[in-house]
Amino acid sequence: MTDVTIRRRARRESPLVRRKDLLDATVTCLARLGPRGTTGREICRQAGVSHGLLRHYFRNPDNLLFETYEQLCDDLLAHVELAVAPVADDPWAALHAFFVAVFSDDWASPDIIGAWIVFWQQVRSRDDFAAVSDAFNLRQRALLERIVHRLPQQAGALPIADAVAILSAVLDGLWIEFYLSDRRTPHDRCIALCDQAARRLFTA
Amino acid sequence: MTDVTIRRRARRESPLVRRKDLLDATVTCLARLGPRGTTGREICRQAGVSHGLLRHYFRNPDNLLFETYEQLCDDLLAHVELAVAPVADDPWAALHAFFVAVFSDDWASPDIIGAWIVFWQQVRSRDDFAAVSDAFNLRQRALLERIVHRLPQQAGALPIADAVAILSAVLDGLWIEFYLSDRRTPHDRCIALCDQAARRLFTA
DNA sequence: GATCTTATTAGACAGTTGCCTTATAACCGG
DNA sequence: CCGGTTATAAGGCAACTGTCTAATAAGATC
Repeated sequence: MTDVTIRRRARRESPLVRRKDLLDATVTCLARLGPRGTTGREICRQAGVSHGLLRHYFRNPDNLLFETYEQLCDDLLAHVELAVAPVADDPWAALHAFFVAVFSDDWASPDIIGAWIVFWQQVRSRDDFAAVSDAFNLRQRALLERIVHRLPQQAGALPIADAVAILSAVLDGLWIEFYLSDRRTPHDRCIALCDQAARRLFTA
Repeated sequence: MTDVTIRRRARRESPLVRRKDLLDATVTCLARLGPRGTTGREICRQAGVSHGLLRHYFRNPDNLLFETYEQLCDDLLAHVELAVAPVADDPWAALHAFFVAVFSDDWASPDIIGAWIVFWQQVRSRDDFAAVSDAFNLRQRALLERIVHRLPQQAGALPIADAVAILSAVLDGLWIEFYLSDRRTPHDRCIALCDQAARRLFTA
């Protein structure tokens, strides 16, 4: 048991790479250890660097948390927008692509959703987090409405704003449902449920 | 600045009362300070008792957190079941009563939802929390299915299990939506959206 | 290869936490 | 009114945190 772990100095990396390392480690840490366990020192441990380095790239652990949230929102939206773009002409296909993107293995992973839930918590008590959340919601809904707008308008259908609000809720709810029990509600079932919900909501 | 705060000894209370004090303080604490700020000592501070008292009623802070979750689940379900019972004969009215109960001021409050979100986080990494969550989900869905089962069966309607799954997601999603911005999506709008979603999901 | 920049480490510090143990005083039964 | 039960308080302790400072060495520039 000579677990001496000679604390070798980490390779000198470019600032951009190290920053990303720390941001990624934060997500992992949040998901695996929860907000209580996600301390600045623990994040650095996870990233394989000394605890002094955090301060070299971020003002403090809280700021690192915030930037992680910003980046996560940005990346997720970019991912979804990219997935929808090729089929933008066909609204039903676009909706499906949207669902597939949101529930892809890369994004609807326990790690990311776990972090996501922690961030929801922050939105209430912190104005800066709330601003990021609002921007994310706006952009996501704009994308959805842009798609839905191309659907054939049918008499007796729900007002678009309402239908989109409900669909957004379904997406969030299924994220949680998947998170709480990925065996009970795996990705493909989430996608199928979204498709069904969309059919119901946008058809008279 | 003579903020001496003479540490007066708290009134001697019955164990049941004190336990409830601590459980309530935990919810408040979780919502207001988040999981990071919810320490055993802080909960006691909030409850107006010394930090030694926690150990007198609970094994440790973690155990207090767990029992708070159990109680919250139990109380919420009891509240909803009670609200639904009087109109159990009329499934549409029962669904509406369900929604109203879930989005009542008492239960869909920022405090409670805030705590709720924290507990979601725990479900992943902790088996005991997961068990409580499963039991809650089972009981909630059973209640919903019992109601929906009385609806007139229409050809072309969704399979009941699917429709209920979607409706559950809507409920969770709207809880979050309300939590994130109670001005953007107040209680009455949540209820209205639920009603609309139900109509769409359970009618051919 | 020498020198300078700066990414990286490590240590010290005060504050806070959870846990435990001992001391106190409030209420109950006699 | 007194003695015993126990709800309550408070202190000490090790471990951890975030913040800061000083020291080190890896890599770039010339």
